Amino acid sequence: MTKHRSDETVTMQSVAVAAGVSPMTVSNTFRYPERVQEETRLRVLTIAAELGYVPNHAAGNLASGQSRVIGAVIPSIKNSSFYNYVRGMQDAVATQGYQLILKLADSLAQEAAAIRTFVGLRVAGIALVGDEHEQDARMLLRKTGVPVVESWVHETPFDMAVGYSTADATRALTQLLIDGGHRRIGFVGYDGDVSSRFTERLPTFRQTLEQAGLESNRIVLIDQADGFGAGPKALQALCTIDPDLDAILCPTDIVAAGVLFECGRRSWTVPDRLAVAGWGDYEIASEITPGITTIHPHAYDMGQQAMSLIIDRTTGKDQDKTLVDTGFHIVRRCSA
Amino acid sequence: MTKHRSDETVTMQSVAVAAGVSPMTVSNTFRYPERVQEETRLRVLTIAAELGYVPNHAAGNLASGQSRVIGAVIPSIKNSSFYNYVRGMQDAVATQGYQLILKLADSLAQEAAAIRTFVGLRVAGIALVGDEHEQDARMLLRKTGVPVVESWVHETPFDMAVGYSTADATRALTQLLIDGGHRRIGFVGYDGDVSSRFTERLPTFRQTLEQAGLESNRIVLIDQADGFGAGPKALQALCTIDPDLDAILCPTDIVAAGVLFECGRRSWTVPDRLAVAGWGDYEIASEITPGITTIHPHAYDMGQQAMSLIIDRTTGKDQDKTLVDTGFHIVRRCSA
DNA sequence: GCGGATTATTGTAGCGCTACAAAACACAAA
DNA sequence: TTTGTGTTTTGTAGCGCTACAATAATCCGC
Repeated sequence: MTKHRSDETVTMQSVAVAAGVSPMTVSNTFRYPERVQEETRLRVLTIAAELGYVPNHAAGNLASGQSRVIGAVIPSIKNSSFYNYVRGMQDAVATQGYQLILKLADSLAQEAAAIRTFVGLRVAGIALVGDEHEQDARMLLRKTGVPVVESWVHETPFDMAVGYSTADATRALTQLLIDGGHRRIGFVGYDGDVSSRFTERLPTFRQTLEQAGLESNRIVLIDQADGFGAGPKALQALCTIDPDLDAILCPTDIVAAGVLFECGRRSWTVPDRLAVAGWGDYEIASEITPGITTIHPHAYDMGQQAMSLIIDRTTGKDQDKTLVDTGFHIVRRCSA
Repeated sequence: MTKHRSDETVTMQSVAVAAGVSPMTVSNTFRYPERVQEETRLRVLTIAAELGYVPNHAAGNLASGQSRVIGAVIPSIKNSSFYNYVRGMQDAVATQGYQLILKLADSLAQEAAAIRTFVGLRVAGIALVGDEHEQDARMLLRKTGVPVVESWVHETPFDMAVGYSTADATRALTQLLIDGGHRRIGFVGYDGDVSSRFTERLPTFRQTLEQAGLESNRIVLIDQADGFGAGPKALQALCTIDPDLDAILCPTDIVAAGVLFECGRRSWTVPDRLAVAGWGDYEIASEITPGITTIHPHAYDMGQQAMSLIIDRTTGKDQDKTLVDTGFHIVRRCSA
């Protein structure tokens, strides 16, 4: 007894027979169309379409050792922060004939699992967010040598990286509050197992304040999972430290929006009673009243560049490009 | 010259040699651990870990014709609406040893492309959102026979489906507004290429109003891509039809939040001047003031059930289960 | 009309893994 | 010791595709 699958399976072989050519010609039609004469190519494509043939990526991957699928690990889709990033990635791979697949990971352990899956799939490259990864995952990536690009990372990449300087952005935003005449500025950060793109902000915040001769003790750390709800909590905690707090720097626009909601409940005017700064330029930042002053991180660009780095690496050009700075800009709205 | 890849590639063969067993024993260790004696299994696992071996999914897929990867197509990650859905899917597959990969698709064409990719990958099953798909994609799915589950779909599934009754939910929400004493109720819908889970609502809305002896002409259609910004636009348009509008039914909580922002700008009190109802129970619905009265769709459940349907199908049990109703409930907050 | 260069097509030999059946082994009963 | 039963391990033969080299077909100038 043979091991043939259901005879209805459409394989390259069956397309080849139906089109009266060899399997290799079918293969070339899909992978290197220019190698096949137009007439032949059209015939093959027609037959393939009729039969509903879809090349078996697993077999192709196995035979060639190559893949046109890139895997990206995304921390969360809870908020819109990664929307533009993913859109940039999708658009970039689409124009190059690659495919993007996503895995969500809320923790480093989940990220490591996602990386294992992608490695098992033998993807062409892996895009990660941030520069903190499990040791096992790092070793696996090193050993297999898959191209890896980290996003939201600005220096000393594991392999390649694309991002902007969190420190520069923090400094600019803090300075903006100082220049606005605020003196009692509070900082909201995340605690727990959190990416360095958040933890890096606090030292810069402190330093900027101290250089301006201001106190930098108005600091509170909250749980990353809280979303909007973190705003009221953080404001409450900061008011315990200083009831006369006059400005607040939030880790995301979502937290900032939460703070604005709470200001509404307290009948505090923004920015007169309290100036509020966010981060990320989420959609809500421009829609809420007052609009949130925030950091716009060029996430779409980041996604595009991340994919370009991987694709250029696999196609052999720009082997040495390893770090791309996509910059940021401050969006000045009414909240600060 | 042979076609061997870099000799550093860790294959099942190399693990087998290092562990002093046959390749099949290594294979069994990973796929059917209970078939291998504990001592042998441990030795193989240790060696595999040392070598950093990750089974080549492509090869396994090719040889067995089976896959433990399930593909899901998500319309968008712009808002949090699919967060719980994806979380439910992830949690469900994790406990069964499967893997979930995602593709984003903002249009039917992109969905079709995503389906092609998944079919090319020979995934174990495909999860889609909604019941509208390109004809080519439908044919491809039929021909290949992959298990397909549609979510947010309540009847006549393509293959399997999990969802809740949009009509029931619309009726309940509309009735709530009527019972609240509102008589001049407006409806905001989406126009253009939009899933039936939105378009189905309008007829039910109309019917419910007419049964209560009310006018049902306060209707406006907006662009789905607008997000928060759609709220102000829709309110503006409805006020042109009826300046004394006293309630509004929004397609999502995002639009409802946009309406609330606009009410704030106009100094309209909610719900006295205008009652606002949303849909989806997004995070913002509970955090904004006033809280948004909305439909909670049990998305987490939906995700879990969707994966269960696929996994049960591939493992051969519950072949006949084809439609799961996960229900909904109304979350009553202050906005209506 | 013919060598030589170019273009188009085709066998061959695996890629790394698994289904299946056969074989080896362990151990209790006869 | 032999037989039978159950458990553990191992060859064999592909899965569907592609790299590579070889062959076949076509074209050009002289």
